[in-house]
Amino acid sequence: MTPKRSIFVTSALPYANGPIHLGHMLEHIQSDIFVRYLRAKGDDVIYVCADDCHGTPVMLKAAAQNITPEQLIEQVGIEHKADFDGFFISYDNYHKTHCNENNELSCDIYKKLYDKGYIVTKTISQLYDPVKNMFLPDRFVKGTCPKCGAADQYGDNCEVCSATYNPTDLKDAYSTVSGAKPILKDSLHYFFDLPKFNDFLQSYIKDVLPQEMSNKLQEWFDQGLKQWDISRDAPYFGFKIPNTEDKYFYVWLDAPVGYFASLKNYCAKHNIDFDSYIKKDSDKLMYHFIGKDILYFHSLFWPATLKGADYRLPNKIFVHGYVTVNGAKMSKSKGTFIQAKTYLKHLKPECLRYYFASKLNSQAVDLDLSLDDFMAKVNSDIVGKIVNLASRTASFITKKFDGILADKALDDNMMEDILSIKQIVLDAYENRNYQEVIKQVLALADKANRFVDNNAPWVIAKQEGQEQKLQMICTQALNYFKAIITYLSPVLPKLSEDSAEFLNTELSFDNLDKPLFKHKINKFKPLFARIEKEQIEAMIADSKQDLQQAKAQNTVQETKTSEYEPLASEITIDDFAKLDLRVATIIEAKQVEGAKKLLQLTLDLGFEQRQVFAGIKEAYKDEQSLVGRQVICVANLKPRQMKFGLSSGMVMAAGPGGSEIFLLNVDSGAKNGMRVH
RNA sequence: CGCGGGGUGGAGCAGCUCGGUAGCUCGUCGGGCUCAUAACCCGAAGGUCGUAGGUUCAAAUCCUGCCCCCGCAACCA
Repeated sequence: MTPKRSIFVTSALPYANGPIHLGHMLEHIQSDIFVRYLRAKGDDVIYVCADDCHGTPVMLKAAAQNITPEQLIEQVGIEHKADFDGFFISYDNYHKTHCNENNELSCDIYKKLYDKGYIVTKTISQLYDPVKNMFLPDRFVKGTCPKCGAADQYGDNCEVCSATYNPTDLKDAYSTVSGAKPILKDSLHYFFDLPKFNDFLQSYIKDVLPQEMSNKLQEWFDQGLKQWDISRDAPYFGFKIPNTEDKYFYVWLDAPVGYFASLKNYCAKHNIDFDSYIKKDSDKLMYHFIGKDILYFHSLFWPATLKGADYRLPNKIFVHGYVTVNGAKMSKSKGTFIQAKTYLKHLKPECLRYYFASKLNSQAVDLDLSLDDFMAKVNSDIVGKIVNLASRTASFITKKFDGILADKALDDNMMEDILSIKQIVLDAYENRNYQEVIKQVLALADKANRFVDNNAPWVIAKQEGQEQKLQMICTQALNYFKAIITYLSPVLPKLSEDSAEFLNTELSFDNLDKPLFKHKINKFKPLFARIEKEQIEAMIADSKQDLQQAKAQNTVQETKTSEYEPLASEITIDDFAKLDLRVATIIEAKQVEGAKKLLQLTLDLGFEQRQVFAGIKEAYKDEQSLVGRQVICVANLKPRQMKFGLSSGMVMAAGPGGSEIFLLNVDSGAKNGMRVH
């Protein structure tokens, strides 16, 4: 055994502005598996995370909901914590960056940087919202792209032509907060003198990052590091910069300090020497798990501020890629933007833990959650191969041997089978190559199932005088099962707990070389349910709904005075092609007796005539005025039997209803039966 | 020529560091078994490893050009 290590592990802090989704879960599952492995192997680990609370978006979101930022982050914090608990993420402490510990630490770091001359001030000119009296971050300015003329583009780049520019270059710029035209205003800003750390960082990143990541960072060095703007003007939700009137720390200055704050909070509760973890020459290890999107914050700004303020530095930064679903970016309209809580409503957390593990290696490549593959893999591996091993042999032990295992296995090589992969598995965990772990363990499961098949206990069970052999076969199979579950315990904590109860023993890496003989086990109960297709479909449907709700909410927030209907979810061109719209002339219009809203129309589509009941009576009191008029008809709508007759199609009109209905016109010249494209 | 990553049988991936008969899971087809949550076991079909060239006795693996996909680009988070 390697000597015990003290390790401080973090996951990136989720922003307190929105819900946790499956993209976040990749990181938290990845780090949790690592931490569970470290603990299982006997290392001393402190594993923390926190909500990242500060910044303009949080401030504005709270304002839109008519609550204080503190209330918002409190509420979001509870939701985030629940999501992580739901996935068995075993944080020792989950804190928030808006806390005293963080304020003190951030100010301390700042003061040290200031005293050493690493802080400089400059007056800069920035877009300002004259209505809301606030400076506008890029993402809150929209306008027309100066290059291609596309409307409604964000302040930093154009999504249509992908040009990059400054927000001041936008034409017809407006503030998305108030709609006002932004003005330019000067303000004094505080900068961290990052270029002074150029040489240090260049060599430092080679130690903490894999090569492809430090290659990626090279572009910043090539361009030349710039001084980093760490201040924001009031109003801003954050910590006030010491010795200033109305300047606040930019959220990314205090966000990573939140790792320390959460640790400090934990140490205080558990009587641990916090300083020993963060002092310059600390012998404790510090590992960060992050996504590749925030690489430069963690490997440039963060180490430089720590170095400048004489704190310890991260030893390793583990970077992962993004989650895609069914081969594409998570999409709200496709229902593949799946929130953690939506997933948990329909599926077990361990399915995702297992699936992610089976595809994770130490490289920062994107990981595709292919839902068909997900279901196949979980069902086949966990249920079909692993749990099945216990399921197919336990009943013999229970029924014929009173739950007692034999005093030895059938084959002498069982322990060799089990232990031969031990070092490989442990090394794979250590290198966060979980893919390899799964591969090794599955090979063992295959071997075990083959063993059962070759020895056919169900045949032996029927033979007189073969009881001992039967018992040994099942004992061996169950010991394979025990080893497999033990190896997977960092990935599947709940299954491992349940299995331990079934086997009536403790599962630990240390017990791997201690087979269960002459041991009483409990009655087998199904340990893991298969994923059914319906569960996945329900989850997708639910995710689409989440989107609509969120969208409705946002619409209300952003345009309070607006009367516009919320935008329907996005469709593809194929979806649109399903609609068959035709030009038609109303050749007859009649009142419908007993109907409040309906008019009976006869339409000429050129190639045929149709009867349509349209709910436009209130808006067109004089129905005869409609006769002879050309309209657009939805021609391939399934005919609907109504109280007053069959309606074969729909006439298109705008407006909310009642007397506010406006039929669509066609320019003159259109012939009946023409399709609208 | 902005930077980084990727392109391997129908799907998802491994192999590439250190060239040497192309591998795994799912799916498909055929067979076996009936202990097990339609699960397990055996066998088969299916790939000129994005593309063009180069190095080599030998290239998925090394080198060069090109094509395609994804991501990133510090006063957004």
